[in-house]
Amino acid sequence: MRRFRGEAENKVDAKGRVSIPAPFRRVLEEGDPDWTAGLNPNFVIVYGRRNSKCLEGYSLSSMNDVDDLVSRLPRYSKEREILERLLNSQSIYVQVDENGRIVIPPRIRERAQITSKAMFVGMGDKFQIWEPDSYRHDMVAIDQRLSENNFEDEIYSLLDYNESNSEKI
Amino acid sequence: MRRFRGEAENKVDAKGRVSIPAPFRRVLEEGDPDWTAGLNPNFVIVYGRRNSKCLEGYSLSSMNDVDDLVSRLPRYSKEREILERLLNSQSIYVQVDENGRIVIPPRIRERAQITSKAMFVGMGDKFQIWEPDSYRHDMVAIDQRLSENNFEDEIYSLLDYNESNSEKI
DNA sequence: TCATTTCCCATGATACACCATTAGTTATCG
DNA sequence: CGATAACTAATGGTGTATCATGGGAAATGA
Repeated sequence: MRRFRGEAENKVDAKGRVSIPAPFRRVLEEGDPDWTAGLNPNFVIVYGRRNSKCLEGYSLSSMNDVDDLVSRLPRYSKEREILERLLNSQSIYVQVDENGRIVIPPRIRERAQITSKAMFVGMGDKFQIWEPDSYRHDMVAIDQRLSENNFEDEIYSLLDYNESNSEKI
Repeated sequence: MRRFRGEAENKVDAKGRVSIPAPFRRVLEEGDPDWTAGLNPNFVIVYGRRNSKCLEGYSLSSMNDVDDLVSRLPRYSKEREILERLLNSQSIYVQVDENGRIVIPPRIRERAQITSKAMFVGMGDKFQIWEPDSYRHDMVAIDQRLSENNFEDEIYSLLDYNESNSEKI
């Protein structure tokens, strides 16, 4: 399964329309079971994450994967109910139009404080939509963490460590 | 699995096109699950490493290996989130064209300060793309380190150490 | 009705597919 | 065995499809 990769900063017009970056569309198409050549893919935007100011886009198939994970939690457990709430009530089904654009409703745009520009960020099985400056701040924070006492080397070496010691989580 | 070996300095034209060295293409083909004779391989370029000024090319299968390693880190851990960000947002899916070339987008070329030439450097399961002068500087720096109090011998002796002590290197 | 949303068409820039050339290497054949 | 043909690799150039974006007409709905 292809992954969402890369960054793209696109304009949001007065009607709330934004182009989905073409490479992301390819991934969405692949993840939409109903999609065939000539059609436009549909997908899901989740806006429920509280501690990061961005929206998250899931292809239909990867949204299914997440739903499956949730359904493995005990029925009626507090955790499951909250996740169900965040993932289901705080999300919308989105249709890509003929020109590769979507419309983000005002209420949801406000969530991420998106006004005139949107930064699309690949995250593998999902992508994020940020207000560009917020994203850059977030990225600077990551850079700073990485530059602190060889944190980058440390992080990369975690890979080797885990390679030999743990199973897949 | 065949490995990326050797160096090659190729021209980058005004449109950002560069030839992938033919031997590297052979490795990329082998690492692309969808590739068959007659087709051109696809792969991934990662530009997220902070403390080295080069781009890194991964075959699809070795990129998968890296993704798998990351997914063994605890979900939502700081380390994992940072790695996911670096590996996914700071990377692009690349398609080799009929003539064995790729296009490196301007933004990414700037990362490595590549203008008119690119140095391809084999690194086993991945390869690096350098601005040729930067690469030569890096190589000189390595030579100097190696000449300091038998560092070279020390380094090679690490191999013996690991051979006897760990399972996987 | 008036505002908002949805659909359709237009456009400039860019990216991509396609064709051409050169040089070096290997293969073929008289 | 030497000459030439066939191939592959790297590189240059060109036309066309695609992408991101803007604007307006039709449809919707409060």
